[in-house]
Formats: sequence, C-alpha cells, structure tokens
Amino acid sequence: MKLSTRTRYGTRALLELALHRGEGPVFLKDIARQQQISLSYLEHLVAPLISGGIVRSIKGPKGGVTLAKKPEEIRLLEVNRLLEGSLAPVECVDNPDICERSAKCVTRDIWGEVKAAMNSVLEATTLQDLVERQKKKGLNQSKMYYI
Amino acid sequence: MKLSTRTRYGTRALLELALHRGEGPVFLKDIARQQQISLSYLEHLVAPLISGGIVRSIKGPKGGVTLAKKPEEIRLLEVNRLLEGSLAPVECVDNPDICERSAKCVTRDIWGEVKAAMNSVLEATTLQDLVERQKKKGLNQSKMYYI
DNA sequence: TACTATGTTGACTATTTTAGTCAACATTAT
DNA sequence: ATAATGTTGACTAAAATAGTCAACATAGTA
Repeated sequence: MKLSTRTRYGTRALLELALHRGEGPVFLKDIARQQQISLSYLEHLVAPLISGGIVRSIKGPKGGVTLAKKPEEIRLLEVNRLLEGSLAPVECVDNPDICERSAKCVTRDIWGEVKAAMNSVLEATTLQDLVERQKKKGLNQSKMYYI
Repeated sequence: MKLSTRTRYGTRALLELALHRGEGPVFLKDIARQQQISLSYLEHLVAPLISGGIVRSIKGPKGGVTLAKKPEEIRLLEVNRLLEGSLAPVECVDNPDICERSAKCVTRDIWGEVKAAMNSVLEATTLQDLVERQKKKGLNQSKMYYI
C-alpha cells in the first residue's frame, strides 16, 4: 500500500508553487533542484497536472510554471488522481464487473470502506491547508529557539 | 495504492476458515481450489498467518488448517500487517529518520493521516464482522428471489 | 514398519509496475 | 538567430510482486 513517487514528488512540487504564489512563474529546473529529482522526471509529473488544469505553464526564457487555480481550490485527492489514478485498493471496487463475485463479496465491501476513508482525508485537504500547516510549523519551530 | 494479492487472498482464505469454524481442519488444497489460486502460493500466504498466531495447522493425512483464535478476535489490520507490513503510504511515516525533512514536512503529516484513516477501518473490522455481513448478504439475496 | 497425504521451507523465475533517462521537438524572450 | 525554457514519446533500469518447484517434515493408516 505504498504511494508512488509521482504523487509524493508532485504534491511537494505543488506545495512549492503554492508557497511562491504571486511571484510569477517558477522554473521546473529550480523545483527539480530543490527536491533533488531529475528535471526529466519532474517534467513527466507536471504534464498530467497541466492537462488536468491544476498547473499553467509558460514556455521560453522567463517561462516556468504556476498554479492554475487558487491553492484552496486544489484538493490533494485530485492531485493524486491525476498522478496515480484511483485510490481503490483493488480493481473490483471501481469496476465490479471484472469479478463475478463482486455482488456477494464482503471483502470487497471492506476494501471499498478503506478507499472511502483515504478519499475522505485527501478530499478534505487542499494545498492551502498545506500552506497554513507549513506556516504554523515554521512558527512553532522558530519559537523553539527562544525556549 | 493497490493492496497486494497476499492480503486479498489471505483475507478471503481466513473468511473461509471462519465460515467453516467448528467443522474441523480444512485442507489448504480445498481453499486453493475454491479461490482458484495455486496451492504453492497459498501455502506461502498461510505461513505468516501461522507464525503470527492467527492460524493453527495440522500436518499429515486428515491434517489442514483452522483459526487459532475466535473470529471476533482477528482484526483485518493484523491480517494485513502479517501479510504486507505497515499501511504507511510512505516509509517516512513509520521511520521519520530516513528523511531529514520529516520534522518540518507537512506532506508527511497528511500521509500519516491517510494511514490512520485506513488503519481505523481495518482495526475496527474483525473476521466475525465479515461472517455476519456475509450472512446478511445471503439473506438479502435469497429475499430477492421472492420479490 | 512403510506408505501416503498432508503441511513447511527456501531457492528460484517470471511478470508487472514503477522509476527514471534520453532525444527530438515547440515556443518565446532577447 | 539563438538560447532558454517547456512538451512529448520511446526507451531502459530497477524494484516489487506474483508465482513455481523441489526437497523436506510430520502424522495417520494399512
């Protein structure tokens, strides 16, 4: 039950964009460096976010990427969906027809509940929430220095 | 975020044992046939359940396997843990030390919440719950015939 | 006792998925 | 024109998962 690096890297990249919101486009190169992943790989992660309407890109020198929506409108569930597909722990949760047992299978019901539980967390969390948590952490951490 | 076949097959096998509880040991061969998986593979799934204290096995002719505990004492979380390890969507949720960002990483916090949400569902569900759901489904389905 | 039907274990292979690279291309500021 | 960016698709590498096979251990029964 591991998350792919796509979702992990992608979510962090978006958070980075959210933190730099209003400062104009950010170079993918810079994000790649900051997160210590290759530019090529990052480009592949960003592509679905662009086609999914979450990121806007500008080509050419002085180009880069920015968020295409307000951070409070970008839910982690959507990010995960674009980068990794459904959270269904087993295929039959989304497509009952692929297994003849689906109708009477009680384990399938449980996997459905697991999916719903995950969905609920990621549906409830937006990039803006991450930004605020980050700010709060920063404050707490700097407070530490004075104790 | 897919569940491994180990957890899926293993959970179904345990449900089968729970349904046959009190009827003496069941042959792995029979479970394998019923679930349409190879005996060899099933043996490998059952091994950790035995060493984990969930299943009891009897060798020799007239051998087989049974539940080592009451179905209401067997939580799906434990089954999953034995067959697949932790539900942590990323390693750093369980082992903060593997990443230097852990302390200040807000995405990590979210992955922790996702893990907690999944845990909560599987912690709350026992084999007995599955048995009862199965019975209820059976009733509802047979009711259908009379409508 | 010998035989046979079961479970046990470990090494191995195959398959699938994930991760990542590379190269050719498109666009735009200067 | 050129150079710095993003875009796309084909390809390779690595890791995880799924599954097989063979040798062994144990216990019931003829």
